[in-house]
Amino acid sequence: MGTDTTKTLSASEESYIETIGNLIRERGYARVTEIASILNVKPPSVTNMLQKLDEQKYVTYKRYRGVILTKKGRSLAKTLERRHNTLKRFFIMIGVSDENAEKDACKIEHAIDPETAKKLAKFVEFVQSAPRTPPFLEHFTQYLETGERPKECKVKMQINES
Amino acid sequence: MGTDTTKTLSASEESYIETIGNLIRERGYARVTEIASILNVKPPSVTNMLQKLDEQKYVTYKRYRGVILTKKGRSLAKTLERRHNTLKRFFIMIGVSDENAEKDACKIEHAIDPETAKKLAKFVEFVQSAPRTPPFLEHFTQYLETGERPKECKVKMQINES
DNA sequence: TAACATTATTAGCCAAATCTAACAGTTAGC
DNA sequence: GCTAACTGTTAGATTTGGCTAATAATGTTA
Repeated sequence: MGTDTTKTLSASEESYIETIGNLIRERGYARVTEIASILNVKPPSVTNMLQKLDEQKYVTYKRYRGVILTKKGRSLAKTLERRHNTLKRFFIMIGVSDENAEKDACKIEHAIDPETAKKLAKFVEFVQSAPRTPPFLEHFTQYLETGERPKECKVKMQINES
Repeated sequence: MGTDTTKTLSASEESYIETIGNLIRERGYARVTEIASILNVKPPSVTNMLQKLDEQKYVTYKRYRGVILTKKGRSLAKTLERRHNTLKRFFIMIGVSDENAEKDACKIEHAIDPETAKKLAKFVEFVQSAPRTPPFLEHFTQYLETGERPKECKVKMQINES
């Protein structure tokens, strides 16, 4: 173990790493212009950031020759991708539109503590790995639509389901 | 209605407004030094921001004389406070420590879309206004502790499915 | 392979939000 | 009601992450 001078990355830095990871996974490579267009910035901003991330050993960057993630970068990208998916699935689960689920996941994934990410992942997994849609979720959906807590909540599921 | 030139506020600006709102609610007034200490910044940063927020009509600020929220500021502070509480309650609900629930709520409350905030509020309300702790939450808590989905989950579901 | 098109980089600028150091105003104790 | 201590403000520097305009490298195609 070398001296780990790892400072915490900014949300912006993390977004670049995540985007590069996604592009490489999907296409095999990551181009400056495409990173720029995904992140809604101009190409010079990308070049700038690539240089910074190279110094910090998250990517390997050669001018005009492209960029790849280092092991350190891949590891972070993976964490971020998982976190993103967890958040997005959760938001969709509670009735948020796909568009906003995606947008908010992008922003929040850089802000939450690992503990929170872990608990949320457990929660989503708990719900989604259930043999079927759990009753409470159906009740909640109904509650969203009608504003009424379903009667069966008190009575019992079996009546309705069987 | 005058021309509403309202631009979206930065997370930082929102944090100041929220903090001022909290201080005024709790103590009746908000002092520069205290705002600074809560937000972990130095007093000059606070003065700076107060001037900016005054220009934007979120606060009324007189040098050396203190700061209060305008109607516009109070309205925003209220929204933020509600959003904060919703997030915090949700995080605690899924087993996040009080400390992290608080910390993450602070960060996220400035990032989520109103739709997401609304759906999350509904979800928390749905769970917390239930006549008793809903079974799924107890099951989830148990799942967190033991890694095991409680038997009744499966049994009941199988019955229901057939 | 020369010339053009595309893509990437550099240089230099800007804005937001922070900081420190120096200064100004307010308040409390004598 | 003076003065010391506290609180708040100004000025100016710094950092981060954008931007545009100009330039350089690469790729394409006749």
